[in-house]
Amino acid sequence: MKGDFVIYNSLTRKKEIFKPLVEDRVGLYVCGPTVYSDSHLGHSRPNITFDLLFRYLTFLGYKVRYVRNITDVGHLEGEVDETGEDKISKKARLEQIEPMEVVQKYMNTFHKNMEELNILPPGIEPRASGHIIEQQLMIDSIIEKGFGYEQNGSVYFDVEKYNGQYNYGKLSGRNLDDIKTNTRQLDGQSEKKNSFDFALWKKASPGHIMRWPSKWGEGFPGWHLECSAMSTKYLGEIFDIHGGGMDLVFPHHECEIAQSTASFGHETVRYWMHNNMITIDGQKMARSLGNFITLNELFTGNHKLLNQAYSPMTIRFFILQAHYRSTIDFSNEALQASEKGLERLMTAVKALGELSTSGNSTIDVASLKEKCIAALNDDLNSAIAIAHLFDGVKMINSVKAGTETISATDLDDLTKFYKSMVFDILGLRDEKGAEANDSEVLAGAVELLISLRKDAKANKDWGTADKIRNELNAIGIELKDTKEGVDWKVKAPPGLPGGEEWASNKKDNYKFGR
RNA sequence: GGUCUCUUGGCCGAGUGGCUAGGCAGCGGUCUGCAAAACCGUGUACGGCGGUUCGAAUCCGCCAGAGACCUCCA
Repeated sequence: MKGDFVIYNSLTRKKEIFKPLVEDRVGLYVCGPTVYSDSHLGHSRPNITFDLLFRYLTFLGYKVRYVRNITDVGHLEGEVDETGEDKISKKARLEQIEPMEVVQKYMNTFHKNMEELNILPPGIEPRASGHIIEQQLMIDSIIEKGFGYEQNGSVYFDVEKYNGQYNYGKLSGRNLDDIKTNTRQLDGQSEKKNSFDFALWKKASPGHIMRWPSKWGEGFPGWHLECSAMSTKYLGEIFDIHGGGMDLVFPHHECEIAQSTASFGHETVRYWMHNNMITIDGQKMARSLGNFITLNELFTGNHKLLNQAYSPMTIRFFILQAHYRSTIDFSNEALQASEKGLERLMTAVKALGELSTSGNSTIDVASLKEKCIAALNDDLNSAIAIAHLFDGVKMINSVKAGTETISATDLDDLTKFYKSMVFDILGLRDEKGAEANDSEVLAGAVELLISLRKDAKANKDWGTADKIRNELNAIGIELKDTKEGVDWKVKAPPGLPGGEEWASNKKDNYKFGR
């Protein structure tokens, strides 16, 4: 029995038992990236969090329609004073390329990074620029209901009027009066009725490249609108779960609720889920703070804050070791701890295949399984689930050492469960399994040297034995003497993240191959 | 300034009233020609002050510190 799956709903601020709208099916929408620069450490959090959710829902037997958008137009900088430039247009101007080249470039990087982190692609990945019509129709509907107004070729959402009938601020816990007193009124000649009104459609200035025709003139859609339009299109007017980073709660998600409610007369989202931030030295990562690290930099170690490269799975494991609603503080020390811990877990998973069984078990496999599932059922508490997996690691090692025993049935059960938990649900993969780089020729040469070293050792010629080991190590091949024989691995093969660095005498690059 | 959140052992991080979370580091040990790895064992922490309670890291109050959102941000 898998039990009830409980998730924390940001809207009600309570944990609730998850019950899908349609039995056995789940509609999931997650805010994707605005593709105007390289994906960074921060992007890994929501994507890993909701990847875990997607994987776990699938494990529970749901058929999940997972929609994650790509924002490729409409996301402005400094929107409040209306001088903001579209992020993508700005980048296009700076790099002297087409906006859609910017989009393609960074979307490719994003996809590559997501694949590296073993994040499953969503079922549908709609782009804002491909849904201009849908967004325009939604604006029509909002205007028709009386909550939108046109001004000089732009269309704005009338927050005050909306709040008279519905509740603007219910998700973020604000009320309009507070917003009024705390929002600086613009000195300039705003075309908005109130400073807290937001754009549904923006008129394109003469130099603006990304523009589409509309009944209000040439322009482009507002940022908040795309999610409302696309989630509705693919998941319907009411759907199960909407996810995103906590920093999107206000204004982005608040505005989504307003737009959808204004348009349909009811809310569209049943459960709102928000992941917390990754911090660096206790502060949110931001370009302006100089603590900004891209995923590529992380994977190669090429950043002043990094002591070494961290593999994608180390990042993934690091994030999964904290609950998604807690902030998690980044540091080299913490990452190194995750790297070691992950290695220990993976070693135990491998050991499962080599355990010998006996008639009865002295370890409680069923209880371990229950605890792991119970942890995930409790608002996706991967930190607890992983703690239990480590308890299991101890059990596995004890069986291996002969101080505990396991029956054949239990071993089969445990093996299946670990594979399911570690690979399918937590989405970890064995990076050391990437042995493609160990070409047969290389392997043959190394094996030959190992056998020469074995002869030297047999003759107690430690000088020669150590020389072989040291010289191999110097070119990036590490030998380890174990009970079963000599183990060797390429520390970081060329062509993979980190591969270029190891040769330049960085000692702690992560270890690939074996 | 407004709204909200957080403060756990050397580091990261679970935990909402009583039962050693877990990982990493450290220390001790096993193994080993040495080394590395691996494995085993080991730590009774909860910002300060007061209160409620038989009992508080966990509830309440005050104080101190940190952070988030309010502006783009995952």
